Amino acid sequence: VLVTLKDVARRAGVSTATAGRVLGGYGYSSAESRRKVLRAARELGYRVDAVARSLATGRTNAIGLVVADIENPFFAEAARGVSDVAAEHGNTVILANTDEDVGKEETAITVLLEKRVDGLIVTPASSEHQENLAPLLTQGFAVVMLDRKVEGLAADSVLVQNIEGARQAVAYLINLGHKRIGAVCDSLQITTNIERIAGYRQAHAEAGLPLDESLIRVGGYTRQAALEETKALLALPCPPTALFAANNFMTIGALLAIRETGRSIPKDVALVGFDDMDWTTLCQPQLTTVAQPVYELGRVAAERLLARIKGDQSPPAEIRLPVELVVRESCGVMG
Amino acid sequence: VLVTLKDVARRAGVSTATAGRVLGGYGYSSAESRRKVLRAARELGYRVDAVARSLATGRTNAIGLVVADIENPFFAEAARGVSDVAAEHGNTVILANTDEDVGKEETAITVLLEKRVDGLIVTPASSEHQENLAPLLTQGFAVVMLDRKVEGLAADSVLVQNIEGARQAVAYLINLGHKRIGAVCDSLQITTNIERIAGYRQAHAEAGLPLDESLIRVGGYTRQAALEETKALLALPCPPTALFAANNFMTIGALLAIRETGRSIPKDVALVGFDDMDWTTLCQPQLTTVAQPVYELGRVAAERLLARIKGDQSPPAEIRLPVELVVRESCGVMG
DNA sequence: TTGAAAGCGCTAACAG
DNA sequence: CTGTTAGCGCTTTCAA
Repeated sequence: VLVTLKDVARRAGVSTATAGRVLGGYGYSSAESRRKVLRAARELGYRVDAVARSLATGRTNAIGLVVADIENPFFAEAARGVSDVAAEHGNTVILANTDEDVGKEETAITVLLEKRVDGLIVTPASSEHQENLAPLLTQGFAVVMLDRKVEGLAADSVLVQNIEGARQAVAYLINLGHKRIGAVCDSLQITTNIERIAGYRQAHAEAGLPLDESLIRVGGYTRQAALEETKALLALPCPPTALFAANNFMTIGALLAIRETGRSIPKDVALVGFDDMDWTTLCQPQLTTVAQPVYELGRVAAERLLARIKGDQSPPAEIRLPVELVVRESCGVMG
Repeated sequence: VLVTLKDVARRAGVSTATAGRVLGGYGYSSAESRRKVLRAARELGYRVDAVARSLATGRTNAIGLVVADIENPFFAEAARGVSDVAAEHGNTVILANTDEDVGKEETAITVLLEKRVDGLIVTPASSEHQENLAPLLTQGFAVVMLDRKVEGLAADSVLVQNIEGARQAVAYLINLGHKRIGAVCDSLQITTNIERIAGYRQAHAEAGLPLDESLIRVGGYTRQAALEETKALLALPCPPTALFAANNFMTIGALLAIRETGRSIPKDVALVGFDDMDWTTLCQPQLTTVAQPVYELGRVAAERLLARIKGDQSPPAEIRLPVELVVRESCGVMG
């Protein structure tokens, strides 16, 4: 069933080397042989075997994309950015999910390396566990971190301005007069959470507002966990009057908890979420959120990776994309 | 940098064949050589080269997944199902987006075939254009259609009960007393739309309710297009009192149009959407929708594909997964 | 500009 | 159970 270069060469009456040169687009070839080879290839229905080519060249033109969960709209959008850039450059992307599990992450990376991807874009499950990636980097293998970074790892990372975004969101709440602002986030192993909570603290400090540590709730990375943490917050003797949700899953959980406890937004509690999804304008009241350029995050990461693969030797960069506080209705009448 | 089987064999004092047998897990090997080889491999940091293995075996253990747009939560969820099954079976998935464009679909398929994927899961952009896939199928290549099918193509397809779901939804609306029910869908090149509109018609027929063709609006596959079609519907001299949106993007567009025209749900217009997303319970009023087992759709498609790859020769099957009308608040007080 | 030939790293007969 | 020996299909010197 499969037509090889040799078949094409024979039919075209040239050597496989020549056939390879025209079909592979490398080296020299005369117009004459080009015509003959192309014709033979067409007639035979030839299709290069990228596997064989990869074995010969040492490149696969494939990049590995390791995310927590492609079902999370955040990762889906970032993946689209990665995928588009990859496709534009004739690269293909192999997808892997980790569910924020370091073990699965390791497995995924191993598989991808065995497949000999040219580089890796990773959303690390832990900011500390660098055993998986460090050896690769010292070998000069191309890796870029997406959305999060790993402390002390000499890799490019493409992130957003988490501290600044959280700071703005919380400052906004403080300016509205809130004194007790709850924060719901998932694992503090993840740099986005660390930074967003840092921004939350910074806003308090700047306003001279004392911070009650019990208002910071750290849970799992599911909507359900966020729901429970938020409920715990609302059940406090002196509950918060405003909530900051550190990502889109946390926002959903918070929303559910607020509803389940019979409260209403913004009358009983104000809410601002990090990460703007398209449904945030569909709900009532419309949500005030910190919007981030997610698609762009994916694009930039992929561009960085391809540059590295191409040989870019510049020192590892930390790229920060801007975020924007989008004021809508969930903290009281329009901002 | 890269350690090969030969290196391991030399260090272990055996032939590359033996080293390959233990590391590759095929053929026979004594406990003795197994120990030596494993040890040598560990010491050297050996990692199989899947590219070389694929060239030798003719299998890549990779499947291609071609969807319209991974950013659409529907495809993201299905992709997760595919990805999970693939991972469970030691397979990897290469992702490609088509944006519902037949040309891009063709390009994507070509690239995946060159990469020598073992099989393809495709969400076809057109129910008619079968030039891309038909030749593959006659060659015995494994292909399964996800969510949609292509007329006359002898491939497995994993779909949901579109007609039945739409019929139920519209019948529900009719029972509520609605006489003029608008329908918003995207391209009728896509079988899901064809079938859902068929269900819409069927419900009318069964109820003996005359159907006004001008109430069926077909637009592009974006939220924006849906918004415009819905607005056109609402601007009719005698506008519909209820709306059926054929998929999640259409639902968003409809929602936006309803709001932009200053109407309210369900007072001015009732709405039921096809495909239940998690935000549908977050909005006010909560949306009544036809829920489909999206993750399962992906899983089943992947299982079917792997079975084919493994050699299953049974005649092409059309698998229909059940849907369920979830009544909430967007058609009036709770069902 | 072309062809011959040597790999890329692994698997798969086939003897032994 | 192990080693030898061919490849898998392509790219890449190296001469011509």
